[in-house]
Amino acid sequence: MEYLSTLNPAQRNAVEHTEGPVMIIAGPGSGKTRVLTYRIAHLIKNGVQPHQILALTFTNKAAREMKERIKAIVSGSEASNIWMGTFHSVFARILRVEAERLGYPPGFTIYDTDDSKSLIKSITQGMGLDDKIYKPSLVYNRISNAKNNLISAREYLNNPDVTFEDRSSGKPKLGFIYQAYEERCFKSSAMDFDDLLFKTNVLFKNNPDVLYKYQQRFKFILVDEYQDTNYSQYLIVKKLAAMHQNICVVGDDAQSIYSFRGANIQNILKFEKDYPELSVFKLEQNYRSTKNIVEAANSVIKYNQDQLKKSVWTENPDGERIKILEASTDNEEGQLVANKIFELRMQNQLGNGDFAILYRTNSQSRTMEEALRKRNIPYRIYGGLSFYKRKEIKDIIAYFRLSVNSNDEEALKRVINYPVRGIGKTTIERLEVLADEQKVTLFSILEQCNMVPYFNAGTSKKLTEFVYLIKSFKAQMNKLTAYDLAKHITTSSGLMRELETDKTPEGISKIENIEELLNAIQEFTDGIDENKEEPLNRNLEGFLQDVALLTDADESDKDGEKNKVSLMTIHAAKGLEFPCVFVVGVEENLFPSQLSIGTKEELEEERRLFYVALTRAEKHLFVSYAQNRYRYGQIHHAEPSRFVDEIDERLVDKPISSGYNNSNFFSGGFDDERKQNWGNKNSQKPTLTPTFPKPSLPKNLVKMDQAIKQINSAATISNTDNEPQQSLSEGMNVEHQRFGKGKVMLIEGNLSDQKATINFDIAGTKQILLKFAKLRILD
DNA sequence: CTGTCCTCACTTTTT
DNA sequence: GTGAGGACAG
Repeated sequence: MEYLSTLNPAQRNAVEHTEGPVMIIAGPGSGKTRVLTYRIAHLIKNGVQPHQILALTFTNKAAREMKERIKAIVSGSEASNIWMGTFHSVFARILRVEAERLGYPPGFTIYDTDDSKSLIKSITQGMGLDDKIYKPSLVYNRISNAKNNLISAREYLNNPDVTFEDRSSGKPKLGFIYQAYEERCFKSSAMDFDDLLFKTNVLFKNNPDVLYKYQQRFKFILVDEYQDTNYSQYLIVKKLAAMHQNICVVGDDAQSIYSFRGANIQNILKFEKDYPELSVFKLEQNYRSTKNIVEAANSVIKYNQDQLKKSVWTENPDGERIKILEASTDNEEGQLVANKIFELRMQNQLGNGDFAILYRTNSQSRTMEEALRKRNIPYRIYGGLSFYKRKEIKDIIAYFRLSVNSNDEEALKRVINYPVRGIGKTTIERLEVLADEQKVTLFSILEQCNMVPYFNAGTSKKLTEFVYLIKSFKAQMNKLTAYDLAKHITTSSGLMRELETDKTPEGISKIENIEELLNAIQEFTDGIDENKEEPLNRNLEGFLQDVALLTDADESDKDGEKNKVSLMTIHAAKGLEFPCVFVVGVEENLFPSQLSIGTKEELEEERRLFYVALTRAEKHLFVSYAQNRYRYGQIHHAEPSRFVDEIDERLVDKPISSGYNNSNFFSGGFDDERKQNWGNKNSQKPTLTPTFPKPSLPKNLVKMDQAIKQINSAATISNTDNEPQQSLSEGMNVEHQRFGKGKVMLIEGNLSDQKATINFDIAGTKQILLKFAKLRILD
C-alpha cells in the first residue's frame, strides 16, 4: 500500500475509512481529487469489485481526470469498470436500460437547452401567448426549477403556492406550458437534462424492484462537489445509498457557487441529519497557495455565517502580499493587468500559461482582450461556444438524431429545410397543426403526406423526398459503422455541399469543424477512446448517446494552447489553479453583482465566489477595480467592492494605480464629481490609502507608464482600434489563430471588406477577410 | 423564402 | 456597445 504513504494524516484517514457514511470537507488546494481517487483505488485494492463502485461528478472533465489517475494505481481494465461519470451520463445510461418502465424507447433523444427553449417557444406560440411575457428562457428556468425539486407538471398545477406565485407575477399559464412541454417531450421520445435526474427519481419511486437492483449493485457510492447537488440529485444518492450506507461525499461548502442552477448548499450543511453515524474528515492543509493568499481568502470567507467550521492553513512560505490595482477606467484596468503580466513574465520567468484573468461576467473579457492584444500577449478565452453548440455541428447532429429517433421534433424542424429544399414556414406550420389534430408525431404526418390532400403536388413531393432521405439513413443504422453512416449523411443530406459554397473564413472553419466531428466519430468507431466502457454499440446511435452529454471537445490540450494567458469567469475557474491570478472588476454592483445583493444568501454566495477566485492563485494574486466602467454603452461610476475591504489589510499592498489618474483623461463635466468621490473614498477607506509615501516607479515602469499614456491618448482621441491588421502590408509574416504562420501575398478591397491572400506554412494559401481574422504580425 | 434593418435586453451556466 | 431575433420589404 505504498500509495498511502504519500498522504497526510487527514487525507489518509479519509481514504482508509471506507465503511459507512463519510463526509470529506476539502478546502481549496487540499488534495481533494487525490483523496477521492486514492479512496477508490484503495477500495479496489481491498477486494471491492470495480462495478460495485459508483462515483458521481459534475463535469466530464472531472470524471475523466479521476479515471486517469485511478488507472495509474490499479489496472486500466479495473478502472474502466467503475461506474464513474457525471450525474447526467450515469443516469442516462441507467435510464436507457430501464426506459421501457417509463414508456420511453431506449434510444430516446436528450434535448439540450436550445432544443428545450425552441420547444417552449413553439408551445407558447401555439397557445397564443406573448413570448415577451413568457420568455422561453424564463419558462425554461421555471420548469427546470420545478423538475430539480421533483415537482411534475401535474403537481405544479395542483400546488396552490406555485400557481399563486405565477398568477401574481402575471404568468398564470406557466403550469399549462409545463404540462404541454412534458407531453411534447414524451411524444418526441426526448428527455431534457433535468429529466435525466427527474425521471431517474420517478423510475426508482415507481419501480421498487429497479431501485433494489441498483441499491444492491452499488455497494460504494462517492459524490464529488457535493455542495453543488440539487434536491433531485440529493434524493437519488440518498435512495441508492440506503441499503449499504457506504456513501462518501466530498465537497467544500465555501465553494458552493451554483445555487442559481438549483444547487442547494443545505445538502452538505445538513448532511449529518440523514446519517447520524457520519464520520467527517476535514482536509484543511492547502498545498496550492502562499500563506498570504490562504489567509486573505480565510479573512474574506469568515464574513459568511452559513458555513461548516474549518480552518484552512498552509506550510507554504508567506509569499507576496495581495496587490490591489486601481484604475480609473475599465480600459485602463485592462492595460494595468496586461502590463503587470508583461512585467512579471520578465521578472519571475513565468510563461503566459501561468497567468489567469478572472472576472464576474463574460462581457468583461473584451477590455482585457484588447489590452492583451495591444501588448501582443497571447490569450485564450474559456467558456465560449463549445464545439457541440456550434450551428454546423448541431445541424449535422440533428440529422443523426432524426435518423435514430424520428419522433425527435426539434431535430426534424431544424433540418427539414436545411439545406433549403423549399419546405417553408407555412408548410411546417400546417404539418404541426395536422400532427396536433391527429395526435401523432410530425414525422408520421410526413410519412403519409402524399396521401393527404392538404398539400399540393410540389410540396408533397418535396416532403416525400425528405422522408425517404431520412428513412434511407435509418435503414443503414445497423449496417454501416457510425463513421461510414455519418460521412454518408453529411454528403447526401446536402449539408456539405451547402457549406462548400461558402468560401469565407467562417465557412472554411465550419467545414473543418464538421471534419473534426467526423474524426471524433471515427475514433468512436475504432474504439480509440479508452474512456468508453463496454463498447455496446458502435453504430451512430451509440455515438449519439455519448455526444448529447458532452460539452467540451477537450480543446485545452490541443495545439500550443497551453502557453496563453487564460481568461474566464470565476465560475469557469473553479477547480483550476494558476501561479498568477488577476481578479478584475471587483466593484460594487458588479462583484457582488447588483442582482445578488438582495438577500443574505445571495450575498454570501457572491462572497464564496470571491473566495473561489482568490484561492485559484498559487503565488501572485492581484485584485483590481476601475473607478469608471462602461456598461451598456454608458460610463458609470464604480466603487471598489466591499470584498476588497474584507481582505485582512495586513495582507494587502496599497493600491497600485497607473499614476496618471489626474491627467485630463476625462474632459467632461463629471470631473469634479469624480474627484470628490475619490476624496470621500480615501477618507472612508483607510485600508486603501497609501500610508507611506509612494515609492517612485522603477525606471522600466516609468517608461511603460508613458507608453500606456500614449496608447491611451491615441485611443481616446481617435477612438479607433489600434488593430494590428491596419498596418498589415504585403510581404509581412503573420500568425493566424487557426492556420498558423504564413506570409501575406496580396491585400485587396477596402476598409471593412479588406481581404488578404496569405500563404500559410502548413495550411496552404487562404483568402482571409481582415475584419474577422485574428492575425498577429510577426515582423 | 431571403436579406436587411431595427429594436431590445443585458450574471454566473458543470449537464 | 453588442449581438440576437423579429418585422418587413423585395
